[in-house]
Amino acid sequence: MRTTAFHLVTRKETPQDAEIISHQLMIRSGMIRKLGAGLYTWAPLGLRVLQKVEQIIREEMNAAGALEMLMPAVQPKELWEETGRIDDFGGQLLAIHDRAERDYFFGPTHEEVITDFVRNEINSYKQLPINFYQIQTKFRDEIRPRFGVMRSREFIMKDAYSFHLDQQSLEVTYEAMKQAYTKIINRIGLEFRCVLADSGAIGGSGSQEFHVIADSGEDAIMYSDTGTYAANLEKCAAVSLLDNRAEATEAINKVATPTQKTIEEVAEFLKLRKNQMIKTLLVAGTEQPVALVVRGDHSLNEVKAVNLESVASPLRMLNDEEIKDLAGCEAGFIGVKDLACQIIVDRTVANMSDFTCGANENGYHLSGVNWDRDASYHAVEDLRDAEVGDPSPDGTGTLQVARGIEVGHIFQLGSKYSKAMNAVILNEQGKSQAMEMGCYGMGVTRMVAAAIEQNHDDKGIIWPANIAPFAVAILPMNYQKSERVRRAADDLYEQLLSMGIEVILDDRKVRPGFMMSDFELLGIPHQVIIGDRALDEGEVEYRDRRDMASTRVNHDTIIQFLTDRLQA
RNA sequence: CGGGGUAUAGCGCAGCCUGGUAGCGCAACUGCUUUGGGAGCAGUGGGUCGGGAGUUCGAAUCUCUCUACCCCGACCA
Repeated sequence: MRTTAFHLVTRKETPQDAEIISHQLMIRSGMIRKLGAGLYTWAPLGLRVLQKVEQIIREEMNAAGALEMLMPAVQPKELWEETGRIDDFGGQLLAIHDRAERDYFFGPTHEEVITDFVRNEINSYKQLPINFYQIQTKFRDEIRPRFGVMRSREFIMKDAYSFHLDQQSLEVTYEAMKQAYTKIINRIGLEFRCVLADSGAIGGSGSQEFHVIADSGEDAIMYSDTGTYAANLEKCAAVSLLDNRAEATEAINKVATPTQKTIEEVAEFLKLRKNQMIKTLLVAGTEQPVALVVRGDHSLNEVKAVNLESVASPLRMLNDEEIKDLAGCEAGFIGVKDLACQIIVDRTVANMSDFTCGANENGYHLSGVNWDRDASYHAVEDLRDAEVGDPSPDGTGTLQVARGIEVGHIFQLGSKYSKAMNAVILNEQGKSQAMEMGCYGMGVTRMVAAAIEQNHDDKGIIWPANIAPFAVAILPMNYQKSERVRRAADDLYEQLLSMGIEVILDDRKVRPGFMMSDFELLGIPHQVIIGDRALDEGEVEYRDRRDMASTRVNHDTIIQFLTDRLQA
């Protein structure tokens, strides 16, 4: 490709509304342009990268035995009524209708469509297992789209769905997908971790996420410093920090805390450490309100809370009036003694003694409170966020934290959708049974942004070799005027082209500094600078984008030099 | 959804308070010079001032309204 025949529009200035580096560099390099909130056009430059990522995904999915297909982006509402997921997805669903006022959603995911396809196509266990996938545009009306294509509303996703006779077969494919994902991200060239995850609105039993490690990641990844345990903070098990409950040593005592409502304020006022206190959170339940209790210095884990049977989904804290009705006080003075609702305590809280909590009376807290003697709970659950320094749940090592960008998520769905939609087959015994399902998502557009987050410097993008829009850039100095520079550049260009190497020749009439800065921004891995100065000595200059190291190479051997580099 | 903010040329912004010929930088285009690190000089093109309504002799500027976009928040107990 010659730059004069390409669409190359770079910007020197950082766009005002781009916060993270990948977004800034994608705009500056001209890969993407914004159309509206969470909507982006992929310019030819960006599309080249996107298609490389797609191709790697395609090859590895095919190699793992999955079959590519393409489903409609627009889905009839009736399908979603069959599985009852409209409420689960809520406002994220983009509802549309046609001229006859029929209702549709622009698909945020395709479990319903594939299950409908399969229930009509597959009738026998002999056709199983089977794994279908597509690479397709989805739309999720995110509460707050941000960070460019990292969290956009319209995005491209590879989604695969597998169907099985039994759980054992599902596990085989799940493991194969896990291996395929590992190969894909390795080929793209990114550092990542596979972690335990919550399955959220998709549902099912087991699931794992693939996270590209980057400081700008929106998820917190907890991992053992010496073991193999790794989990999303949402999912990471939090162990009890107290092995057993100490004997009560204090008498219960009502203390005045006239204006102190927060844990912070009460601890300061009563000269207590926050870990000697508990906080009682009142949330809406599936039937009655529920009290969730965590230690004063801990945070409630909303995902864990919402996964409790008695807690309503989505999680909703009671409002002031409901709190008054239930506890008889304002938020800030709620405690566990004589609280008339179901009380679920965190594992650590269950082993606390001589603690302080609200008195269920405005202006007062209770100190020296002890379980059994003064108050009781109905259940012990894991309710809190795990924290750095906690013992790892698998018993090996201590938890550490890293930020991650979720680029893949694999699920063992079981029969949630097949049962809801009556996707059944006849088994070997001739009996009808619901199929077991797995589903495997990968964010294609997000992967591109994640690659930049992990591969850039102050000059611009540094593409990993396998997804670079071009492998080699030829940068001629004074191409317009110097006949021999032009000839050397054109010759090299033609030769590389004929060898099937993706090469871009900058034949624009621009100054050298401008040209070099542009290609540093674009991040083309291998750059050949051709100028009269080096040609005088029969040489050209090679520059590696990653380390910016320059090498003078004999003009006659540059092809060999480049092919060696490209294979390295 | 709650709160805050912004909207003027492709991009970044000034002008608005105090109404009176729409500006600056970058980018683009032309010419000359320059040619190994985002050049210089001269010139050129480009704006229904987000939309609508109102006040006024006159509105980018004042009033009302709508829309779009951005940021923060959605675990006080």
